[in-house]
Amino acid sequence: MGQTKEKIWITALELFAQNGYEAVSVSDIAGQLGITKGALYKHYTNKRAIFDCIIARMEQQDAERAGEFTLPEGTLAQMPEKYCHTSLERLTAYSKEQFRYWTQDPFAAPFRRMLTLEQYRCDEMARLYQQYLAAGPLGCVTDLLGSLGFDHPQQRAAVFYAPMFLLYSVYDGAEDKEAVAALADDCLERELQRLTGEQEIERTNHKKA
Amino acid sequence: MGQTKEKIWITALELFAQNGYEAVSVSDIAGQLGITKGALYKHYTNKRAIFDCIIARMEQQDAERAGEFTLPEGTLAQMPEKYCHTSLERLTAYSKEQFRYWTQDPFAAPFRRMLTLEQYRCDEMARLYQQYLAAGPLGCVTDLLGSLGFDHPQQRAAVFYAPMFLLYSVYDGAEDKEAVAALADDCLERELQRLTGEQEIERTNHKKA
DNA sequence: CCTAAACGTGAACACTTGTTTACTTTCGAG
DNA sequence: CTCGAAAGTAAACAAGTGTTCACGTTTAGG
Repeated sequence: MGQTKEKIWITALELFAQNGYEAVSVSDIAGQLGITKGALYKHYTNKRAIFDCIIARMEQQDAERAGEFTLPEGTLAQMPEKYCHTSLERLTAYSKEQFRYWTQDPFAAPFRRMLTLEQYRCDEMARLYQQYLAAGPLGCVTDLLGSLGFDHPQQRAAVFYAPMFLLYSVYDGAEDKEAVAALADDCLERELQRLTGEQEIERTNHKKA
Repeated sequence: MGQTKEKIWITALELFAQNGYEAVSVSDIAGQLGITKGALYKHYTNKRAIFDCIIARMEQQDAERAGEFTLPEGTLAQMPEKYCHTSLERLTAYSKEQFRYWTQDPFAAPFRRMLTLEQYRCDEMARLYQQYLAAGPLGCVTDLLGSLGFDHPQQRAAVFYAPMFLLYSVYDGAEDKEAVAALADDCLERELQRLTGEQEIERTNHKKA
């Protein structure tokens, strides 16, 4: 069965997410699964291979999720009047979903923690961390706000995305995790209203000129 | 001389901040300093003792810095009219300084990275990480905004503090680090103006009622 | 039923880990 | 100058590392 192979990287991920790759031994992983470490090498050639498998799994899942989000974009893009409005609402909804994803998804949550622990080890991990969690999402929001005509899109994007990023960490250490998730939603909602409000002002100013 | 003892934990911190405590060997630390690992044990009883020394050093420095900030508070607190205004300005200035501190200070910057890597290892590290970087600062800002009469102080605090927290990570991976620092300042400045503006509205609304 | 592949075991491998020990060097105070 | 403590060295230590290998066990299909 390929079931064991799957169980191996899942438990490995859990351990990597808590202690970091180097601090977890092959014996630890095997022990957690109730098998000997020799058996592990029937499924993976290396300890590194388990790690690589996890990374690959995320890259695959990320590609799938990206497809889901960008695909139904065709439904809007007409209606230039309300384009911005719905676009910001879509961003907000997507962001809420992303927060749930990175904090609660049984794969994404430990993956985020693992990446957090590995980000300074090598350039490749730094790149992935930035791409998935820091500069990447920030840049996406910046681009979107910029294309919607907002001034200072970087600042606005930072203010919009940063609460999510902060609350990932707060969530990890919080007792009442659901309260943190609710706070994240509230922050996103508040910022959505600010942005739509300011967009209205921009629009009316444009009409005057 | 106690100079060697100091150089040991400084280089150890640098290594811990990059690879994590467990992934750094005593030989690594000694090698980096050009001495044998045996010599290391003339200065520290343990590998752990080096780590503990670093933590203690930060706790001490943190106490000193906290004293600096809270001490000249006495100068304001009269002038109830402009109390809020100056208080928010002081928060902003202090926050800017904190950003420089956690990103550029030769001790605080690697310490932050080290804590980031150790946060999931044990409760103690989780506590320190939250206290110094996540829930701690967030709670402080929340309390301040709450005591100034703002509604939804948690959301406002998250929106105010989160950009700093996000930009710590962006800073770490950025090529143009000074641009990130400038962006952090801009975000803080923008949020300061929002808060003072909304406070004005609150005030006039109060006068009407 | 037999076979062959897949899965798992446990001992061995060379190497690294943190720590200790016996011995040498360095060096400042009396 | 001398002496003794402080600082550093090199080797040894048991324990743990990732990896391999020869050997059982399970299991599914011809």
